[in-house]
Amino acid sequence: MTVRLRVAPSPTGDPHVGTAYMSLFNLAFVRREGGAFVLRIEDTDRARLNEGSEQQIYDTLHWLGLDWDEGPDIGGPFAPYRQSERLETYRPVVEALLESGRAYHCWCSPARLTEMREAQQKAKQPTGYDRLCVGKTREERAALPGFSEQPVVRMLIPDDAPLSFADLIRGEVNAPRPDDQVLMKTDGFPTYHLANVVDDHEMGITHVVRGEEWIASTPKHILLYDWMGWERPQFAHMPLLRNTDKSKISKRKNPAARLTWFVEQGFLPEALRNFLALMGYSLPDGQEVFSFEEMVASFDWSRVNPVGPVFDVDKLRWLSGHYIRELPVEELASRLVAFMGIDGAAADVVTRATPLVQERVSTLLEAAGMVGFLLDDRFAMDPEAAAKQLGHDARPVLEAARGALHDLTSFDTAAIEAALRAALVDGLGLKPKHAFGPIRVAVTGSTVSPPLFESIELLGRDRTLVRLESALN
RNA sequence: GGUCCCGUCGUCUAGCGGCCUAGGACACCGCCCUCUCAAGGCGGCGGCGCGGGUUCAAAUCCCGUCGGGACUACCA
Repeated sequence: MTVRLRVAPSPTGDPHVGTAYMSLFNLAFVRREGGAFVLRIEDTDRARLNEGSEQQIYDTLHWLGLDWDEGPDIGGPFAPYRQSERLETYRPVVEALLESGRAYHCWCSPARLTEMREAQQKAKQPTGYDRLCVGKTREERAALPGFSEQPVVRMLIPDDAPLSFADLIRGEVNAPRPDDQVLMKTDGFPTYHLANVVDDHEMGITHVVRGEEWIASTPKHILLYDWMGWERPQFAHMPLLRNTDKSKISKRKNPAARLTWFVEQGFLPEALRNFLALMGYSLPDGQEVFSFEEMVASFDWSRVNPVGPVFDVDKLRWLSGHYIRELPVEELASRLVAFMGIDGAAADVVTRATPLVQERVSTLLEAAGMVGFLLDDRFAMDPEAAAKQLGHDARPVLEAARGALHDLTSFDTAAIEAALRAALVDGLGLKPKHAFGPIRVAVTGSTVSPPLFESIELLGRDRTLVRLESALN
């Protein structure tokens, strides 16, 4: 039987890093087994729906190279892949469940439910629906307080509901006894639990790979499969990515929870993909830098660590730097130019400067910052650097440099270095460190820059002299 | 509060009864290289939460305890 897996994000805002994490592991297994990977949009929460979010999901996942075989944007044999377009699929299931007495209507108002829950919490009782509506007709229920016109449909959880299941990562897992879960909301939309199970079945999903946060609701899902006489999929509950304080990674506490953040920061997608794979997973030979193909080649659920890993941006940064250094320089240059959104002469000079920054940066954002001085509209004098290096002591140094560069016949790196060394180190008797510090700040605006002589060559004589001049004033 | 999941250096991890005086990576510290910053090389710091068992032998198995996390919505 061919394997079919899916990832099912909700378009409720910036795409979440967890979506990419789940996609990666889904895909690793699919590619190893030779099946299909489905992207399904779970847009049943109409209140939290976010315009543009769906497109961002496509963009960021593609950016990461995590591509799907079927989805709302490309179609497939089980279209539509957007739950809001599948409402007719869920209704008959609800009817059947109502018919067989597995589900019931509930007219309790949100206010009553809240009140009930608060009372339970206050009394330190487990929270859960008290089944006031069970076995009652609409008329009988209407006579009681806390009635609302439009009912929801709830599951009637039996006492002997199965609470344990086999998990590919964790082995035999126990889960809490479920509450009478709402399946159909008053707005006619299904809840996650219903839609998810129905769609997974309809779409022939064989393995449900999702976050650990779903363990508690798995018994509800199993019940639905069993009630409908559908074959259960296999489950794999991945560990949750964590903030530094060990809580579930969140956009509020952690910028890295937003997938677009990595794009903005100029991380290389291959680095993020590798890093995400390292979260809870390791190759048998202990190798830490590896491609997706290498991950696929040896992929095994038993190698997934159930412990929730803390998302350590420092290590990602290192990996990103590593991948930057491994890139062919022309490739890095074109990515950098695209990242900076430049073309023409600016793109040319940045391309020529790329070899100078390749081993000095770990993200495209850093690279952009380091070559920015070559573009007049991005050049900026760092006030702290100026205060440190361009004081009165610097005047003779700057003047000597200006003189040395002014009449150079060939303005290339070797000649520039020779002239500057002759004028400053030999001429003024300065140590190289002290000689070149002020020049660097004057020319690049910063105490940190690509190698100085190469930088000056790229900047060109005229602009170099202008900057030395303005540093003197 | 209840239920469930989890517990090896600061972080990511290897380890699945003897190969462990616990290995690697990131971070950090020191040295070398050096026009700054990096990169690179070398070295260092640092961990099996705790307590009982089982066993000739436990990071590895069992129990307890403590700790962390998730869930406990007409959100997903």
